[in-house]
Amino acid sequence: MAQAAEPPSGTRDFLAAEVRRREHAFGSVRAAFERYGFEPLQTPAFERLEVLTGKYGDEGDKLIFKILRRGEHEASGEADLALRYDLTVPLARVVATHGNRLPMPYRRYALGPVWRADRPGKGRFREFTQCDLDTVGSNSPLADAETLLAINDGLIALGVPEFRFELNSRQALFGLLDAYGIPEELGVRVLITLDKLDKLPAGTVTAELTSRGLATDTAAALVADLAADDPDRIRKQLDGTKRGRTGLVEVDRLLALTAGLPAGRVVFTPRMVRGLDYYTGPIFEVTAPGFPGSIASGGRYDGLVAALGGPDLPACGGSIGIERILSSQDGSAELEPGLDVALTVLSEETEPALVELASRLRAAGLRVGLYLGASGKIAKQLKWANDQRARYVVLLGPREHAEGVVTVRDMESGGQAQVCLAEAAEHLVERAGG
RNA sequence: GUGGGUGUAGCUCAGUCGGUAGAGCACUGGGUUGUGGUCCCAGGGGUCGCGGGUUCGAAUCCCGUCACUCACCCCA
Repeated sequence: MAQAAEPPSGTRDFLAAEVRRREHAFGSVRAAFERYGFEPLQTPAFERLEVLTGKYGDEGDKLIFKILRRGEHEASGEADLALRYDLTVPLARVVATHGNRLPMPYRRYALGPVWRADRPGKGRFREFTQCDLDTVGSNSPLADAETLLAINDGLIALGVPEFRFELNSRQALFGLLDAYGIPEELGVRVLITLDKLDKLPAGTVTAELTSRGLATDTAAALVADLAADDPDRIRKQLDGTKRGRTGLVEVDRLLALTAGLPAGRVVFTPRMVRGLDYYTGPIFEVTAPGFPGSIASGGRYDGLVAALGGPDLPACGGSIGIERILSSQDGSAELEPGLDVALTVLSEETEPALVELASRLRAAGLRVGLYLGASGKIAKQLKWANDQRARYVVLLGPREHAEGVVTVRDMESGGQAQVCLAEAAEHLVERAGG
């Protein structure tokens, strides 16, 4: 097969059945978010490059899809624009530009595609849709709690049977570094390594930590405390530092505010780290058995709006990685809606009457298809109607035409009835409508 | 970006020791007059990813290249 005919790697074409499934899923999430009073926002697919760079960490910056300068500067190979990497930074930019015209706190959701210059893999695409919601202008832990709750509702609406919020705080992570006397400059790499504890054996993680410059006994103690799966051990350590205590307060407030969720839905996970640089407070990631990586994530990012030149507003939010959910659920059971009525075209002289009938049926809300093929054979046209999963077929050939009637065939039972052409629409609406 | 695997019909894949390609599904036509699904019969469709090399001869062996894919990395 010709490779040139494939869509670019990491992107996909969606045919009818899949579009319907996706739209339905998007609608479920949108409805859940609307119930919390979030308002919709749409922003451009691309932003100025400088708006995006420096917000996602070193690794993240490499994954930004850049757009080369055009016109006389094109040959320079420089980029000045870039496709949006997520929906959060564009939101922060919107607040920076329209800040005083927005209601405060500003709570908005956005569903739309984002792009990453990533190497595609299972559950990883270069173009994918995110379902994002954020609150700008509120310091209240209630804002963080509502983010979690709305995402919780969204995931339920999507039919994810079992999932868990891993909750942590950036402040707690800093406190962890303080508690073990880990130098600030090693901090980020150490934290990223610690995040691997859920995948790699403790010994491997310890080795990686020492290779990053950590003293062997410090690394071993740190890993031992985290791998113990005993939050109290970590809590004691955090309690000994200022930032650690701040983090614990944040985590505990959120745990208390989400206590209405099923037990175990939200758990303090001290080793959980988020790669994005802009987070400052509570952070979370949602995992679910059977789904690759995380299926939702978010946190508080109080400095981001100011970093984009806007007012110094606190903010928090999260997003659902709906693609991972969609691609893990089998869509095979989905039934494509078929036609309510298929109209055969057996001779040219009946075409005006058929067009007229079709428009009356459509006006009544029915899905109506007109045979557009070249064959005048009935068998061929019935096969077409069958492929369209039509419920009823209207046959209007020379015989019917001469008598001013149409034959209505029920494709399930195979039964047929003749009705007067003038009453055909009413007859069909009555039988197929509803 | 690092390492492994795989590229044959629209789809899923066979193809032995090198001898110019097969199946199932799908598609098209037929099984008399104006009746679909099931069944039977027939048919169309392939630069064997691409380029080079070895050979009398390459889908098959070698080199390169591209694409896809798995595991890292990172992430939703």
